[in-house]
Amino acid sequence: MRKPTPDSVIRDKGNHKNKIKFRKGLWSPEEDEKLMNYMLINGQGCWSDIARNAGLQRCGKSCRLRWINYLRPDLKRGAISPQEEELILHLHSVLGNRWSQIAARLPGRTDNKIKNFWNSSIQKRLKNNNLTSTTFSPNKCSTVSISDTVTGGMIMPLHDYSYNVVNTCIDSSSSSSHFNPFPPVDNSFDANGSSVVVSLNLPTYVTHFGTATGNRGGLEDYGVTEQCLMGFENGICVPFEVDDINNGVMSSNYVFDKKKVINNNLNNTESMKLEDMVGFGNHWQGENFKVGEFDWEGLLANIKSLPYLDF
DNA sequence: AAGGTTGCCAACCGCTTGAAG
DNA sequence: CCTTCAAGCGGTTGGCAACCT
Repeated sequence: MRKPTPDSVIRDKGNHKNKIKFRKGLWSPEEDEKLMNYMLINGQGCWSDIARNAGLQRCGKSCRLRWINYLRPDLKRGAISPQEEELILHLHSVLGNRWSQIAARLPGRTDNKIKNFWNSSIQKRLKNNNLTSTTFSPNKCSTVSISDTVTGGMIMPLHDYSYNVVNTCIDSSSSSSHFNPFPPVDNSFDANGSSVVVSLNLPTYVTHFGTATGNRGGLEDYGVTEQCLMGFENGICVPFEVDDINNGVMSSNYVFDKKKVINNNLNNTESMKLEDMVGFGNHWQGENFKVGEFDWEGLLANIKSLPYLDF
């Protein structure tokens, strides 16, 4: 840890009218304590007021950053876990450099932390190995190809798993390790005359779905493998579009549990078994699914419902 | 042991957005 | 509308420690 900036480094903010001098540089333990105490007692408010009232010679912006990135009680210290790392990879492939949105799905982690982690650790490995990731662009397909040797054991091996729902659905014999999160809109596929598209293509989550029912003849028959990556024992939420047998379109967010699907829009108060929802067993050959269109805005809206995971 | 290099990460900077007046 | 200000965000910088030569 760096030493706090000496008082002598207090600099003029540049506001020559008011000549307000704000301290810059590293925070001292005393400053931390002041801000922490003030925040715990008074809670969040206007940051420039907080800076003033807490007796800090810092600008509000600096206080806000210090609180968010370091002092917040709910922050998780320590290294990024492999599970978190994989989730970051996933989310980055979908969201690109939207660090705050990625951070919002990793409880206790800040956008700064994730950004730093990405820029140092992951990008280095992406560079040095076969792990390639193209930053997502809404109108382009991004591609991530992953091999299990590239991460020095830090990232779970992925190529064993069918990482591309659409590709593998098109050709279930494919052993491709390519992950294409955003296939072309018309990249539908046909499974015995029916079509399936998972509107947000996060195959890891969907793979969980594959064996959720324990039914052979579930989604894995469309090329979705049965692996449950990342150890999401308690299910995970993914936007999912289903046109059920009664032609009632279900387009919502569901938590995929091992045994059931929970409608996340109902605050988990209402749940149904996967079979109930999509007609597994009786209608498993995809007849109840419909092709969804890629909608970036919708995706962003939907992805807000991704889970806040606590590893 | 000393100097150089590298990696990590806290903090800053500048830009955008949205609300308020 | 226009201006001002606070908040939020992503990119970048720079200090420190660890590692290497």
